[in-house]
Amino acid sequence: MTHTKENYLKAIYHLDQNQEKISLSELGKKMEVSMPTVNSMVKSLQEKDWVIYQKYQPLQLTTKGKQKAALIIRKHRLTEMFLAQYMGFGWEEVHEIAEEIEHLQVDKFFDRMDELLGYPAVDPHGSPIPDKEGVVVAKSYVPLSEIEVGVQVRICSLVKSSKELLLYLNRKEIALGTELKIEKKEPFDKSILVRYQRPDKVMLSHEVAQLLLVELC
Amino acid sequence: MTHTKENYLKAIYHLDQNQEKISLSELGKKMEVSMPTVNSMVKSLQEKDWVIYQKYQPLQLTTKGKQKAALIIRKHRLTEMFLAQYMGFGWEEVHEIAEEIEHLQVDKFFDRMDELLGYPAVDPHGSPIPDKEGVVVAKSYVPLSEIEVGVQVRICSLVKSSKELLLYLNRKEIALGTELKIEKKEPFDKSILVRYQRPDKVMLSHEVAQLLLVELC
DNA sequence: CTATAAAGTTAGATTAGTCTAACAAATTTT
DNA sequence: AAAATTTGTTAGACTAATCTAACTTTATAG
Repeated sequence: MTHTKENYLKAIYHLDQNQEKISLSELGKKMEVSMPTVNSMVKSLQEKDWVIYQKYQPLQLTTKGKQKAALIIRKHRLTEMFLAQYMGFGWEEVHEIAEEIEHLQVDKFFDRMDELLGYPAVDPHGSPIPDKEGVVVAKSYVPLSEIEVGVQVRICSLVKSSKELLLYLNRKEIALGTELKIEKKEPFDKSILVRYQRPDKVMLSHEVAQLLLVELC
Repeated sequence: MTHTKENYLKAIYHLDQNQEKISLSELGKKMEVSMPTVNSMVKSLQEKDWVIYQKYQPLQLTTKGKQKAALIIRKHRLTEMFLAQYMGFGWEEVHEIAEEIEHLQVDKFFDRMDELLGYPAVDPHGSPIPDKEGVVVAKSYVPLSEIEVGVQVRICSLVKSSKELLLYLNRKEIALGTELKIEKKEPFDKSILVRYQRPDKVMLSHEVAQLLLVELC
């Protein structure tokens, strides 16, 4: 198993989460390689029994492939948590560093992180950390955009966390665990007005509200 | 710069510390590759201006190559220190893990380690950590085997630290910083009797005593 | 329902790192 | 100094991951 193949597997896994049908061109875009490269890589992943692929048909992950991918994601998210909790990195910095560290083969290192962190269930963006068997236990949260006026909720996760979003939330002093109350919803642009541990009410766009996953509290 | 080339450079650097003349066959042995592989790799290192090599002549590191190597060793030793100080790994475990981590490209990570550790000068085996410019400031210690009877010394470093040696020292409760007094030297086998923070006197073989680097105290 | 566009495939080349087999040069042994 | 050994070199091949160019299949848009 090479770093490269690990990255393909991870990419396929993430595409798999969002849609069912995975095309080679999408994978190529995600991996930033040409079509012939994807094509030959997919063949070689198939030989390892991580994907199922037939000419001109959509790509599928095998159970084995899903597990393999989940174990890489486990390393990634444990690392992110460690970087945030033990090394003082911000949640907007950890992804990039974890992208490199996730490929280390030395299990001891990740096991120790896990232990030091007290076996965390989620990473600094609220995404679930798969267990050592590659099983993911994900809670189902609701986008903030779907909550009614007057309801009190807690931010638990993010749909996807770009650096830009994370820096924006930093500026607004919104973090995982922040509890907020919907004060008003603007029908025209679907923006919402919320109140939390700050003197003033804050306006959040529909775009942002769709990305914040919350639970009632 | 690939991981592979980094490892060659490191190997050459270490050979360079012990002898002046570096042969391709030695390098091959150290890297566990065949002669033709070494041969072609050396040519490609030469193109990058990290070594000087002429057919049938001994291999030499350039200044640039030495610096490059020292920066990798910096990452290695900083990592070892971090693993020991922050993650609770034993000094016999850190080398193996650091061998993988030293190749990460993300400087932030090493800079943060350095900061958290308070800019350490040595790793958990007493080896000096090169600075960010690749400059090594090494103190010159003396092997314990050369110390006279009655003298009090402090263990500061190891000539080379195999896992076996480190586990042996663990059993004898000898660590960096341990202060000991030479009670007796046996002329026949050059073994020495020492006393330190333990009730009984301890016998150390000449072999071990040669590997322990000390300073007077 | 054909024509164009998009997606996928094949063929062939390249680079990095490795190997074995065969040979050549240098060194050591007798 | 000749023979034997070690060390180094060359040639040629292989795998992984990538590419471009040319072609084919499938999907889409009139």
